[in-house]
Amino acid sequence: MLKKQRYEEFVKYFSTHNPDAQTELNYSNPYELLVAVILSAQCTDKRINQVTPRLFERFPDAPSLASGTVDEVFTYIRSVSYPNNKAKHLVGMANKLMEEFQGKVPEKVEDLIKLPGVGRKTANVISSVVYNKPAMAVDTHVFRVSNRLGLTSRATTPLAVEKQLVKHLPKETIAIAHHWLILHGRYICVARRPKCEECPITYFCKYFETHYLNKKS
DNA sequence: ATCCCGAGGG
DNA sequence: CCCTCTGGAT
Repeated sequence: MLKKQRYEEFVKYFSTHNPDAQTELNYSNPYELLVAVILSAQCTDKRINQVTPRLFERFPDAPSLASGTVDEVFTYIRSVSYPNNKAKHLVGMANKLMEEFQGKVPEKVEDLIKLPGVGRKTANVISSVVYNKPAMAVDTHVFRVSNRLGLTSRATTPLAVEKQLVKHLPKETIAIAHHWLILHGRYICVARRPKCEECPITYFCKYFETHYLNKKS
């Protein structure tokens, strides 16, 4: 199957079966989403959702977080991965929000990426989820699933995957396709032993094609 | 032992 | 490009 067909089948399937896909991180405003996404690096959303309620109660906005100490923030997030780094990032991020962005979460990726703890992936999440822009955040799931499905080929870096997906996906589907790929990767196309037996989209999957149909090639 | 919605620094 | 950060689930 040609790559163009894979994209068409991909969009057709998920726009039909999961037209309302969204993040599983709990949040109620852009500030909370930014904090949650920073925390989510190398950690499950489920665990992030366990620590954010108390964190948001103590630090409900950028001003309160900016005036907090790294040590106190740490006590709220000690059960997530890299709590020392993330506590430092969160306080630094909040301070920069206050100093350069009037305490508001900026809209542009080039501004978001200046914030401590915010890399390209997090910036793209905020850009697409909060501001509904056609940005593709490539995390471990998007990277793996795109390559397996055959939406990307010979993509060895997240940036390469991002560029190919943005180029080939219909513009209005880029933001939601991010969630389609993540949810599929989280529950079906898992890293270690992909559950091809219960996967509904093997009919256009390159990985299934090469690993299950003609194992010779 | 490997993976989870990575980022920063060398 | 590499390495480090480094908790919890499987």
